[in-house]
Amino acid sequence: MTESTQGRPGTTTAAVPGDLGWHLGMVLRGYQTRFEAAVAEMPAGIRGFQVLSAVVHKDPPNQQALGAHLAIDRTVLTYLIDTLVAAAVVERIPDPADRRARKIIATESGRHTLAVYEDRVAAAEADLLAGLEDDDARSLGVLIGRLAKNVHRTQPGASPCEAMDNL
Amino acid sequence: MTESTQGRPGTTTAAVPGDLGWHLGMVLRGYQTRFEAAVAEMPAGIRGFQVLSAVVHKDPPNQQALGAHLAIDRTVLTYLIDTLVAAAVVERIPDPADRRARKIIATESGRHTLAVYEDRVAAAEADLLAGLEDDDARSLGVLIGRLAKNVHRTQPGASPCEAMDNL
DNA sequence: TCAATTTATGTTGCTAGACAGACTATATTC
DNA sequence: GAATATAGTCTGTCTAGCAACATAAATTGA
Repeated sequence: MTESTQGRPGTTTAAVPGDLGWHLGMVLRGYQTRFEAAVAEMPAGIRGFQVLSAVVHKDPPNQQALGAHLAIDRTVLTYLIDTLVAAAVVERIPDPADRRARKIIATESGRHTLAVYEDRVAAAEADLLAGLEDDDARSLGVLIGRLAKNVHRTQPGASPCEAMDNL
Repeated sequence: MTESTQGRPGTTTAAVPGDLGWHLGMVLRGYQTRFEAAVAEMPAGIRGFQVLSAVVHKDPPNQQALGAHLAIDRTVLTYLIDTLVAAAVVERIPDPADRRARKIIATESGRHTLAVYEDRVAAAEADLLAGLEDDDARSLGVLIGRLAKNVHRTQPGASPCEAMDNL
């Protein structure tokens, strides 16, 4: 990789304000394209995968926590989960302790589905990072993760699941 | 939140496929929130700023190039530029060499406006990165920039996200 | 030169998705 | 037990983006 970006001491900060936004947008776009292709056949696509993944790995106690974690509006989450329930990858089960709430759990089939798509998603992520050296890709992942957790902590709409943040 | 750690002992990279997407989404969300606040009074908001900034710094020869650079659909670009023209920050001038094309140039007022908002945007970006050490923030900027250029090179213009907010 | 094709931009209308607000059911608090 | 808060759902509205069409101008090719 050439040092076309920066490398000279005097110009190490962003040359133009707003570039960070452009960079983020581009990277996200690249990610989205690859991700979309990877989970195209999954019910509800990207978001379906994200919900299923969060359900399995984060085990949120109710829909509100799930929505807060993924920053998905609760009204959106409703029909998103409807789709996943129809595809039999998750179930809504009433919380016995609080009958207002419903817990979303993955079915056996759902766990299997997730495993399949996780491989594809991992490949998509590797493909996105393919242009970087391994070390660089690793540090980028670490730094983005740190930043993301900062944002998630300080951002409104992420209240009730802070316990899940520290993974 | 127990299962996410169990499968891959000693892993150094992202534990769960899909995490990169979550991280990117979070960071973009944080950026967007700050950016939105910073350019709230600017005509056409975030995109208005991005267009104006690209016009001044990239000097694209026509709308198509401008749209491709920002990954904004040309039909969207039309009314986006309409707004900016109405606010007198840019002008459409016909390209004398190709009268189909129009070149977008910033007015004096537009350049001044841009200068004002660039300061705010720079502050917003600094605020987003405030949680990281200076060195880390710098490397993150460099790495994201490299990755973004990779993506931009391999992906001919398509649809944006802003979504940003969405993912 | 003139018709066919391509390119640059603008316009219209459709659709999906996001969000606000109303509504139901349950919990909590005083 | 009345008032208030919370979880989830439903409904309506609004917007962004896209496809499809329109227009004008450049290019190509006979």
